Parts: sequence; structure tokens; C-alpha cells
Amino acid sequence: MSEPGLACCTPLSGTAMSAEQAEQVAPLLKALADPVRLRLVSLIASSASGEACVCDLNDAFDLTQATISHHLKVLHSAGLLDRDKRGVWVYYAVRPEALRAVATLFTTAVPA
Amino acid sequence: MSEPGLACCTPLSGTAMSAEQAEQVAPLLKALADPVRLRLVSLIASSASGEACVCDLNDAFDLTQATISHHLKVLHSAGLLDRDKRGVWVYYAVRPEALRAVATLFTTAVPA
DNA sequence: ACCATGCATCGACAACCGTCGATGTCTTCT
DNA sequence: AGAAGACATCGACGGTTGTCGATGCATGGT
Repeated sequence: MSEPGLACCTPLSGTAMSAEQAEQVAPLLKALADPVRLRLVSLIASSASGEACVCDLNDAFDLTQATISHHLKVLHSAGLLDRDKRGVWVYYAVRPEALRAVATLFTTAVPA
Repeated sequence: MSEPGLACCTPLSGTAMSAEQAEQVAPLLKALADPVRLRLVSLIASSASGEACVCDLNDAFDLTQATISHHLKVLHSAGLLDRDKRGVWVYYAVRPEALRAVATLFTTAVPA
């Protein structure tokens, strides 16, 4: 599972984006396009320390530990989360560059 | 196929988003999380008139007309595109509010 | 009235996705 | 060494998705 290339991108408007750019950004959006994963990123991003332990994240959902682990893997594989194992616990943190890559897609896209 | 509620949303950071908010925004991202659909929105948004005819969009891709029509339907159903039939042709235009809803998700989310 | 054209819909198919229970691996504590 | 806990992985399942060819449905021109 190699680090995917954190696509930087032209905004949606202006000049149309190339097929290659679309292929690069789509996986990021796909990783975020799930309610559970959105909440995961949100939870991690909004935590005081900027990171969150899997055990805490598990408690926030009515899902199996296996499922949460799967979603975290998807987000990590997409390059949206950093993973840090400390002792028995694993901490995930958001990668600001990744979120920024997605942000630039939309910020300039909207007229007002 | 009813008009889905153009979810407005708290940014990803700050306080964590609720499950309901996640359920509302996820479909928007899911609709955009495809290379073809990203390019479609991009093409439409970047066109001078702010709208594009299906016939033109068809030519921009190496896909069947049925497939393009399907993708446009997905984007329209998600509330991202407006549809306007004029004579034999159908014109699609982006709905800025929808894009803005997604934009607010990320703009405030990124520190710097 | 007929035909050509632009677009939507249908049915089918393979590929993928979200979820689960079970199991594996690694760490720490006793 | 052994047991307990935290997290990842595996295999399986039903549901969804992207794509296609074929067909249907309007509209406009002849």
C-alpha cells in the first residue's frame, strides 16, 4: 500500500480540470464520501491534541471495531490521516496538506 | 427523485460534526467522488455561459452517451447541477449553493 | 406523416463497498 | 511464561456502482 500522490489541483471553475487531475483528486473525495469516515475525520480534527486514539473513536460509533479499523485504513491509505502507534494504542491525526488539496478544489470554485 | 436537502455544514474542525450532518454531506461528496463527474462539473463550471449542452459534454469523454447521461443524473439528483431543456438540447449548470455547501466543509477546516 | 436527432431509461453484468464475526499479532502486566 | 487487551487482517455476505447495448420518448425538420 504505497503513499498516494496528494494531488494538488486547479479549482473547479476557471479552466476545466484535466483527466489526470480528476483521477488524482477523486480518490480523496471517495475516501471522504462516507458518513462514518466524515465523522472520523471530524472527530480527529476537532480533538484538542489534533489526534485521536482508536479506542476513543470506537466508542463514538455503533459499529464493530473491525469496521472502524477498516474506515481508518481507507482514510490512511488515501493520505488523509497519519498513523502513529504508541505502545498498545494507535493514534490517528489529520494531514492538513491533504485536506488543503481538497479545499483548493472548492474555495476558488464558488463565485461568492 | 426528490430534491435532496442541500446540507449546510459545520467545518471539519472546531467542534465535531454530528451524525446527521455527516449523513447530509456525504451524498454530495459521493456524487463528486468520481473522475468523470468531477470533470463534468469542472467543464460545466468553466464554460463561458456557466452551462453546457449534453452533446458537448458527450464529446469530451470516451464514454457512451448512456454513461454520461447517468453521471449527469447522479449530479443532478445530488443537487449539484441544474437541468434545463431547451428544444432538443438539455443544458446543465452548476448550483453554486451546492458547491458552497461542500466548500464550507473544508475552507475552515485547514489551519493555514 | 415521416424520419432524424438528442437525451433518458432499462436490463444486465462485473467490480467494488460497508459491515460483520472470527482470528491473528503485538504489547504490557502479573 | 502466560494472560489480557488494543488493533489489524481475513473471509464472507448483501448492496451499490460504473459501464454498456438496446430501446423509448420527445422535438424539430422534410
